Amino acid sequence: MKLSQGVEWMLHGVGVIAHAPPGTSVARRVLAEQYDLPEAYLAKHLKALVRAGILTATTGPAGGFRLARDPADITALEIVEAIEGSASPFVCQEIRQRGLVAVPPELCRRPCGISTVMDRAHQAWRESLRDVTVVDLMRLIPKSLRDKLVARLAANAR
Amino acid sequence: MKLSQGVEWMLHGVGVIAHAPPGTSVARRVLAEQYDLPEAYLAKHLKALVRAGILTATTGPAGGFRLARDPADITALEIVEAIEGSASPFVCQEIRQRGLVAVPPELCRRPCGISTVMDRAHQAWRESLRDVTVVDLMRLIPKSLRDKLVARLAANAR
DNA sequence: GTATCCCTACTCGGATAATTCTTGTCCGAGTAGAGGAGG
DNA sequence: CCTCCTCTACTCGGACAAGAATTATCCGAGTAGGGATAC
Repeated sequence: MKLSQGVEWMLHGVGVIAHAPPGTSVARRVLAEQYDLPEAYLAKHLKALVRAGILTATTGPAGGFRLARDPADITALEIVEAIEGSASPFVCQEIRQRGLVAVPPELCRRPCGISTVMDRAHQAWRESLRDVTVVDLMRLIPKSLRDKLVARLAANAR
Repeated sequence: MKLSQGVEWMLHGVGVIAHAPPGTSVARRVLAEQYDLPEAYLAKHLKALVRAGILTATTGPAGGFRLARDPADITALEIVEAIEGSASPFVCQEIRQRGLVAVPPELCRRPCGISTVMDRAHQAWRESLRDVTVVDLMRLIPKSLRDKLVARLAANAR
C-alpha cells in the first residue's frame, strides 16, 4: 500500500495557493518552483483538483489556480481523494463465493464480513482527514516564512 | 492507493487455518482449493505470515501451516501489516526544505505538519484493525458451512 | 512379532518472468493582457 | 488624449513513453511418514 506522492505535493500546494492575495492566481510554474517539483507532472495533479471542484484554473497571462471555495469548506480528505480516488483501497473480490466450500449466493446478500472490517478501518481514516481543513493547512507554514511567501505570490501575479 | 489482494486472501485464509482441528496443519494446496486461488502465488503471502510470526510452517507429509499463537492474540492489523509492511502509506519527502521558500533546517526539528496529519489518519486506520482478532475472523464464516469446512480440513490432514 | 532402515511422496522456500499502475514528459489549444495605430 | 484592434506571450489540458511495484510462476531443498526387510 503506497500513497501517490502527488498527495504530499497537493497538500502543501493547496496551502500555498490559499495564501495568494485575493483576486490573484498561482501559476503552476510558481508552485513548481516553490518546492522544486517537476512542473509537467505537477500539472497532472493540479488538473485532478480542478476536476474535483477544489481549484479553479485560469488561462492566459496572470492566469493560474485559485481555491474554488472557502478554505474552511475544503478538507484534506477531499484533496487526497481527488488524487487517489474515493474508492476503498481494499477491493473485495468475493472469494468466499468461489472454491470448494463456496458460500451460496443467498447467504451473500450482506457484504462480506472481511470487507466490512476493512471498510470500517477505511472510514476511520477518512474521518481523521475530514477533520482537517485548508485553514489548518495554512497554519502549518511557519509564521516567519508566511510574509515571504505572500510577497512572492503577489510579485508573480503581476 | 491500492491494497494488495493478498490481504484479502490471508484474512480469509487465516480464518480457515484457525478452524483446523488441534494438532493438524493446513497445506497451502488445501487452502488454495478452498478459494480457488493460484497456489504458487498464495505461497508468497503465506511465507510472509510465517516471517511475521503469525503462522508456523511444517514440511513433509501432513505438513502445512497452523497458527503460531492463540487466535485471540492475533489481530487483523498484524496480518495486514505482515503483507503490506508496517510503513505508513504516506512517505514524507520533506519537500518543505526544498525550493525557493525553503524552511530552514532549524525549524524542521519537529516532523512536517502535513506528515503529522497523514500519520494521525494512518494510526486511526491501524487502531480500527487492531480491534479485530482472529476469533472475530472465525465468526465471519457462516455457521452452516463451519462443519463442512472442519470436516474437509480433518480429511486433508490425514 | 518387532525393531530398524531405506525410500518415496509430500511439504515449504527462494529465485525468476509478465503485467499493471505510478511516475515522468511533451506538445498543442485557448486566452487575457500589452502595445501600437487610428480617430 | 482616448478608443479600438492586433498580436504576442503566457496559461492550462490531453495524449504519449519510462520505470517501479504488484502479480504470477517455476523448480529445488528438506522432511516425515510408510513400507519392506532383517532379526
